[in-house]
Amino acid sequence: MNPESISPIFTKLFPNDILSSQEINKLQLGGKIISFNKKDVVFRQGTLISHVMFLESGMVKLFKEGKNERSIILKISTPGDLIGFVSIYGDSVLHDSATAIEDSSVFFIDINTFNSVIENNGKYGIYLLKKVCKDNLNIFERITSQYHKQLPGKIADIILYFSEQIYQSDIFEFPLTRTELAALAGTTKESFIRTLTEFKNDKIIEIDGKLIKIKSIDIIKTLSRLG
Amino acid sequence: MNPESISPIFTKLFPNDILSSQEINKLQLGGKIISFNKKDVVFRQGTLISHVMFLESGMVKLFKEGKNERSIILKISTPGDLIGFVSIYGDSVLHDSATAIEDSSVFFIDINTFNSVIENNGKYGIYLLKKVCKDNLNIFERITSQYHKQLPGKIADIILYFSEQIYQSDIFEFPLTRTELAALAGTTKESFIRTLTEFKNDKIIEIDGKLIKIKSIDIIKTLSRLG
DNA sequence: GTAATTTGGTGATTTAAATCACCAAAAAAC
DNA sequence: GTTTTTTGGTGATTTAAATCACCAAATTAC
Repeated sequence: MNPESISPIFTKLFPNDILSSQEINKLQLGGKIISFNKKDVVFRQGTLISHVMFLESGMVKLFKEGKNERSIILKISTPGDLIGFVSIYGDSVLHDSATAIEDSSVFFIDINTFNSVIENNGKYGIYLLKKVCKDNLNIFERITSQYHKQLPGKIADIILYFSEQIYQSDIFEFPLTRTELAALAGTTKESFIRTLTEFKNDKIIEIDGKLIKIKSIDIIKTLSRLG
Repeated sequence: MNPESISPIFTKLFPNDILSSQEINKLQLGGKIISFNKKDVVFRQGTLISHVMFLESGMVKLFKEGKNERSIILKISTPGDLIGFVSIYGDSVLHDSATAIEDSSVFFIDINTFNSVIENNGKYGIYLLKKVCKDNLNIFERITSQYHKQLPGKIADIILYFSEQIYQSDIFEFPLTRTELAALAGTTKESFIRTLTEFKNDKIIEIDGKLIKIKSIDIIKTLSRLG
């Protein structure tokens, strides 16, 4: 990895208050950045994995695919996220798939190189433990809170997810198709579209293709809360 | 903690090929075992937490509770499990509740004591990272594979869960009430009971109260697979 | 530039499962 | 030992959302 190419996002993977510059160097030189175009597969569920992966730029969707069943989108990863991490440390087999929903670059680093740094720097182990736990809490929270909600609650959750977690704005563009949004909400394309249209008719949001403008965040939050 | 009281299960928390006997001693003396009776609350969602908790004996149900909504049982923890761990390292606020479903004993140890050992022994950090990731994969796998299944698939999953994961036997007693089983399966008490009765009528299982005898594991596996 | 495919969208119909309304048996509380 | 509460269970009804069947518009491929 060329030192000039190091983006500031890497401090999320290599915090300089925890790792020495030698350790950071070892990790950076030990890994490499791979570019993915929009729609490219980053990795596939069921594959063996030996590298820690870190999203440097772009956006990636993480999803579980069943044979015939509908797939479930677990989260939309943004720069600074470790992806597939739980699988690598869990049992070296990927338990979800990832595809780029924007042109993206992923930093790959061999798990042995990674582990050798943790072995000599326990604080970094704690740092990663915290990072993984935080990420897992978020995914759990989203999926379990969605589980028993009915459509308006599920769709309100999705709008809040993009507005608050991904874009920090009340105007944004869905980076996914309606079918994918349905997979994120835990429903079908048709139901997702219908509910979104109801929201529009009720003047809660404005829709123009993938562009969403939130008109009443209060109602959306209420719908999300009441489920 | 009295050395005589150390049960072999503790090697799962303090692996003696990774930790020195001094480190094990420090951890064991730093913590203490608390006993819980059946039905006792071990911890409650929303509470601040400063201790790592390890289930030494008994059985505990971990569940997410919503105000009015139905609760979701995440997993049945058995001896050797860390409980609430993701919450402690995630943001120090418990994201689920735990109650003993059998008389249980839990080892509590201050997170600072715990962290000080990890800091000096990175291998232990890796060990914990792996343990947490494995546990998380299991919970994810269970919940996501259940998500879109219909009743027969969900109930088949629950039977397999107890038979394979918890008891390793085709005859076992549900340690939960029907309402709790429904919360584990992601359905309602009535639907759970009805489907279980259908399984009995179809001679797939025998039921006697909480006692379950699997008559055709093949059909159950097929139902689980087809969803 | 045209053909093929994917996407967004709507209406009608079906279906699975939640809800409601009970009751008997068992367990817990007094 | 009686009362109260919880649990297991069943039938009837309702309801939400999936499925089915389309079509137009937009993309993508050739």
